[in-house]
Amino acid sequence: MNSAPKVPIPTLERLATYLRYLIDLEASNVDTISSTEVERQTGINAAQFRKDLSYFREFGKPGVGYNVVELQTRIARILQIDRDQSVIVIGAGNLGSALVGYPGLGEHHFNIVGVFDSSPHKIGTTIFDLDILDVRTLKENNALLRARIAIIAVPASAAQAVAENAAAAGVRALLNFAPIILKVSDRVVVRNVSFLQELAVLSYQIVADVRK
Amino acid sequence: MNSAPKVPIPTLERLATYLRYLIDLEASNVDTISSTEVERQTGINAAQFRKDLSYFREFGKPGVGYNVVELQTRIARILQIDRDQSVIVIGAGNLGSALVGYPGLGEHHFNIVGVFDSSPHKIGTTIFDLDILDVRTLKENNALLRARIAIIAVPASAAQAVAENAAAAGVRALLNFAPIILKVSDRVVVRNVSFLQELAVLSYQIVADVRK
DNA sequence: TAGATTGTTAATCGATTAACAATC
DNA sequence: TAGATTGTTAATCGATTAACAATC
Repeated sequence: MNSAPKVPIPTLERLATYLRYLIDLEASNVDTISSTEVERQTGINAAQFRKDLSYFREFGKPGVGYNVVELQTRIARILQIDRDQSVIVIGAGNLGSALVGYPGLGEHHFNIVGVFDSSPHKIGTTIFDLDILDVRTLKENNALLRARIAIIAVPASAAQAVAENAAAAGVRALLNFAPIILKVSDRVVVRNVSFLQELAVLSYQIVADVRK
Repeated sequence: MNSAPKVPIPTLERLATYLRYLIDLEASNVDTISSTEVERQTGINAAQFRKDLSYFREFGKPGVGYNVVELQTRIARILQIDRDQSVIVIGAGNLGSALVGYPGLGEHHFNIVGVFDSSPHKIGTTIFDLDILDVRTLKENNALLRARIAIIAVPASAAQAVAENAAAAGVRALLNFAPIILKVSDRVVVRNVSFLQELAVLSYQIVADVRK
C-alpha cells in the first residue's frame, strides 16, 4: 500500500518557493506560466520545476503551460497549507516574540495559538494579544490547543527538555531555533534554523570567493 | 593557481555544527574525540565527518583521534570566525530587533555595528544601544562601518532595493529573511532563511509520515 | 607490538539536468 | 496543422558512505 514515491526534501522546499511566486503572479493577473518562464524569473531550472511537480501527478497542459491559480491551489494542498494549522511558540524572548508577530504566518494558515515561557516575569503577560503561558503546563494546554507544530525559541540549555515535553504533548513537528542537535523520537520531524550557521557559511564564502 | 578544491556547501554547514559541538566538549573538559564518537553524539556519519575535514588538510592522529581545542581553533579559522566581523542589520522591526539582540552573535565574533530602517518613527531611536540609522544613508555609513555582511530583515517589497543598496555599499554577503528571491551580482553571496518555507516542509512531513 | 583510528580512494546513493516522445 | 511545452526516462553530476592501507 505504500506506493507513495518518496519526495526529496529539496523538492518540498522549492514547492514552497513556487507557491510564493505563484501568489505574486496571481496578484499581477498572470493566468498561465510555462516552466521556461519560471526558470527565467526564479533561476530554478525548468526541468527541475517539472520534475518537482511530477511527484504529484499532472498539473500542466503540453503546449500551453500551467494555470497559475490551479497550480497554486494544488501546491497549497500538497503542503497542507490550504487549511488552518495550529502552531505554538515556546520561548517568549526577543526571537520568540518576533515570530509570534511575524506577518506572513496567518496568511499562510499558520495560526499561533499559544506562547509559552518559563520566566515568572513573562507568564501572565501578553504579546500580540496572546497570554504567555507557563511552559510547565505545556501538556495540559496543548491537550486543548491541539497544535501539532511547535517553534522552539528557547536557549540551547533548555531546548532538549522542551522538545521532549512538546513531543509528549502531542506535537509532531519542531522548528528549532536553538543551536543544538535535538534528539527526538522518529515520530517527530525536526527542522533547524541556525543564524550562526548561516553567518558562518557566508563568512567562509566571502573569502573563498576571492580565491577564484 | 586555483588549486583550492571546491568545498560542498553541506560540508560548510556541518563545519559550523562541529564547531558548536566542540565548544561544548571543551566546556566539559574532553580533550580528544574520535570520529566514531562524533557520530554517536551528533548523528553525523563518521566517514562524513572525516571527509568534511579532509578538504582542509590533516587534523587528527590515526589511532588517537582529534584534539578538541585544536580542531575547534582550526575550524573557527577556516570559517573566518576566529576574528571579529562587522555585520549590519537592515530593518528594525520585530525580527530585525530580535537579531540585533541575539545573544550568540558576539560570542562568535559577529558584531552588529549598525542598524538601518526607513521609518521616521524609528530612525534616531536606539535598540540594544545602537542608533537606528536612515536606510537611505546606508552607503555613506557603511563607508565608515565597513561591514561586509548584511542581514536583510525588511518586508519582501523592499528587499530587492535594499540588497542592491547594500551591494553598492560594499557588502559582500547577504543573509536574507525576506520571502523573495534576490537578484544580485555574482560578487555577492546570499543565503535565505524562510520561516514559512520551514513550516511548510514540516506541514507536509507530518502527513507524509502517517502514510508510511 | 597490537589495537585503534585516521585520511583517502572507490562504491553507492540520490538529486539535478538534458533529451525527447506525447500531446495540447 | 505547426509550434510550444509538458511529463518522464535516461544521463550526468555531486554528495554520502564504505572500505582499507597508512600510521600513531
